[in-house]
Order: sequence, then C-alpha cells, then structure tokens
Amino acid sequence: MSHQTPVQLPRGRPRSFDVEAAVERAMVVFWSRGYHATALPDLLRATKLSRGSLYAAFGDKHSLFLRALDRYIADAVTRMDVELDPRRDPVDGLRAYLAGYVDRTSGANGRRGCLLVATAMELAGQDAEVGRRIASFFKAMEARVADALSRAKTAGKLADGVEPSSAARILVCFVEGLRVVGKTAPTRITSQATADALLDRFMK
Amino acid sequence: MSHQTPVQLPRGRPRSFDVEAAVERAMVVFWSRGYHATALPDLLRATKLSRGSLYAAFGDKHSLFLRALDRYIADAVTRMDVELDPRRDPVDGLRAYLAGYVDRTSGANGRRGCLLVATAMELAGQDAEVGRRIASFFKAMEARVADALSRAKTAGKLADGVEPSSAARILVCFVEGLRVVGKTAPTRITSQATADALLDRFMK
DNA sequence: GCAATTAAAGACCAATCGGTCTATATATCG
DNA sequence: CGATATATAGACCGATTGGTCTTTAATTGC
Repeated sequence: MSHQTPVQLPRGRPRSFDVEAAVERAMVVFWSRGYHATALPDLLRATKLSRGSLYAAFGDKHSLFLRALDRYIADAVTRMDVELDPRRDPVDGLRAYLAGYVDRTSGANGRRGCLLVATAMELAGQDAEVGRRIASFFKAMEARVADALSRAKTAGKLADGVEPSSAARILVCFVEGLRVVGKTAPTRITSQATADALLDRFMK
Repeated sequence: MSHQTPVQLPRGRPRSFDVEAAVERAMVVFWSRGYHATALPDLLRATKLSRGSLYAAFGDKHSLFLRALDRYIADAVTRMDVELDPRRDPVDGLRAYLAGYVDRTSGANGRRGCLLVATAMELAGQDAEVGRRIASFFKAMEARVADALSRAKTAGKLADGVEPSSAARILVCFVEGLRVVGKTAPTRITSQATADALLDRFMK
C-alpha cells in the first residue's frame, strides 16, 4: 500500500531542458579536458544552456563536476554488474570485463582516456568529495571482480594458489594501468593479447 | 687528444642561482598540483626566483614544465637502470623494481601521486611534446622489464608459458595502475602482497 | 487576463591568468 | 673606472577565470 505524494504542480513555466542530458554533455567535456582545463564557456557550449540556467540548475562548476563524475561512475558500475553478473559464467564475465577495457584503451578510444583515472590523479588528493568517490569506486570494482573469481574458484577453474581477493586487486590495478598506458594509443591486438596473457595466469 | 674549447667567459654578473635546483623545485610543484592548477606565483615561491629571472631562464610556463617532466623521467629511468641492471640477478631486480613502486604508491607516498601518470592523463592527448615523452618512457620501461624477464627465462626461473615481452606489458600496466589506485592510499602491506602475488604467477 | 516561473542573452564583476617591461641594485670582466 | 650582464621587485598588460545580476521573452496554472 503506497500513498501518492500529492505533487504540488509548479505554477510558472516548466523546465524546458533535460537536466540529465545536460549532465551527460558536461561529463563529455570534463572527460576530454579535465576539471581545471574546462572553462565555463566550454560547458555552456556543450550543454546549450545559458549561464543563468546552468547556475540555477547546478549551483557551480564544482557541483556540476560532481554530478558528471557520479554519472560516469554509475555507468561504469552498471556495466560491471552486467559483465560480472552472478548468474553468468564467471570466466566469461571476466573475459567480457577485460575485453571492455581493451576496447576502451586501444587506439582512438585510448586517447580519449578515462574521466575517473584523470580525476583521481588531478583532484583525489586535494578534494575530499572526489577522493571518497574514487576510493569507493575502486572498492566496488574490486569486490565484483573478487566475487567473480571466487565463483570461478568454486567451479574449479582457477589455477592452483590463486587467491580471489588478491587476484582481484591485481586485475583492478591492471585495468587502471591499461587506461594510463592507453593514452599512448596502443593497438587493440596488443592490449587484448596482454589481457589474455594475464587472465591465463589465473586460470587452469 | 682533446682540445679545450676556449670558453668565452661572460663579461657581466654571473648567474647566481642553480638552474637545475630551480627545475627540481618547479617539478615538485607540478607534481603535487598538476599543470593547469599550478600558477606562476606558485612557481615563483617554490623556485625563489623573480618573474624576470624565471622567464629569462626558461622562456615560459610550458617550457619549464617540459624541463621538469624531463627531469622526472630521467630520475625514473636512472632508478630502473639500477634496479634492473643486467649484471644483477634479474629476479632480485624485478623484486626491487616492484618494491619501489609499492613504496611510492602506499599511504602518504601514494597520495602524492605520480607526475608522469598525472601528466599522461592531463596533457598527453592534447600536447604532442608531452605525448611523445610519455610514450617513450613507457617503451623504455617495458624494454627494461622485458629484458630482465628474458634473462630470468634464460636462467630457467620463469614459469612455463610465460613470454617475457607479454609479461613485461602486464607489469608496466600493473605498476601504473598501482599509481592510480595508490591515490586512495592503500596500506603498504596490501600493495606489497598484491605485487608479490603477481610476480609469483610468473615465476617457477 | 494575470500571476508565477523559467528560459536565453549578455552586461557586469572582482580576481587571477600568463607574460612583458622598467627601474634599480649588484657583480664580474678588461 | 666603465662596460657588461644578471638579479630583484613590482608595475603593468590584455585576456580569461568563475560567478552574479538584469532584462526580456516564453510558457504554464488559475
């Protein structure tokens, strides 16, 4: 039994732009330029908002950045939840997870970089709000990968002596390192072979 | 038989500050704040130079940054050349190399981050001069690690199926990923255990 | 119609940006 | 000494920064 909260309809002109779409457009700009190098005019151009509307909707540049970062993180977590879904074969899941990173860190995709890694390096040390988000994301990733590895172990597919929690930390570092090295645009073939070689070390 | 190049002594007041020391001080500032977030006054305070002297000595902010980056890279390469010296036992060398990264990515050291990774994420995509330096550093690291692994293989110390070149790419990604995750200040014990677990996968 | 609300456009703000330049003191040479 | 060169301090520059505010038009509910 749920009650309808009687939503008081606002009296005036309703908001005419999609806030989430604006966050996404802002995210793309922060993603390609970083926080400090992104100026207000860049954000106005990308979101197609006026200065007034942007400040009314988001407060200031920093708040908008946090919304964009949250969006980026939510997308990444959602992706992992699909790839590493417990109902799926864990090894297939891990392969899909790695293949996704290979795709995102090769060639032109690699050049685009990663908002999360860039933010970690640019702001995590100085900005507590950002630092917490980065740390919790890495924990979330590690937990999901560890869980998949744990299921693989139960299924008898892990090589002898491989600890799921330890191997998960290795994989997290590896994929984040891929994002860094990906900035120099290695070929997909090389990256894929490297990821395969690592995973093979963990499997029977 | 070498000729003394007759160094024409400058006539006026000689330079009274140490240029390399100034580069190093500037490096520390860029290291902790990143390129865009570092303002001229920060650099003047750190180098203890006047505006005029700094511009006379280095040209502009960007040139000074490149000098600082080159210095950072040279230090890193020198360190690797010691750790992975061909006259040393390759496995000991690899352990020392990894231990160095563990030290630099744990706790407070981890929070300080890495100028190279931060620069890769902030500038490598947009700044060709920077991009080349980053790419060549990763190549240099990969070559040295591959060489050490190759010697380990010759000595019969590598596990079956481990390819030196492929394993070297894995290790490069891993240590750069450590630098990223290190921004959230993991404990040394955890990082060391993770690095050990990875290296063990490659060894007999 | 009228009140209420929001949009866009852009003037406006103080502060700061990277960079140049001048003035003056200092230190080294022949 | 006189010429040369470099140091510092700080004024100065136009451009840009993030952010506020005003004006006017648009769009809704009553």
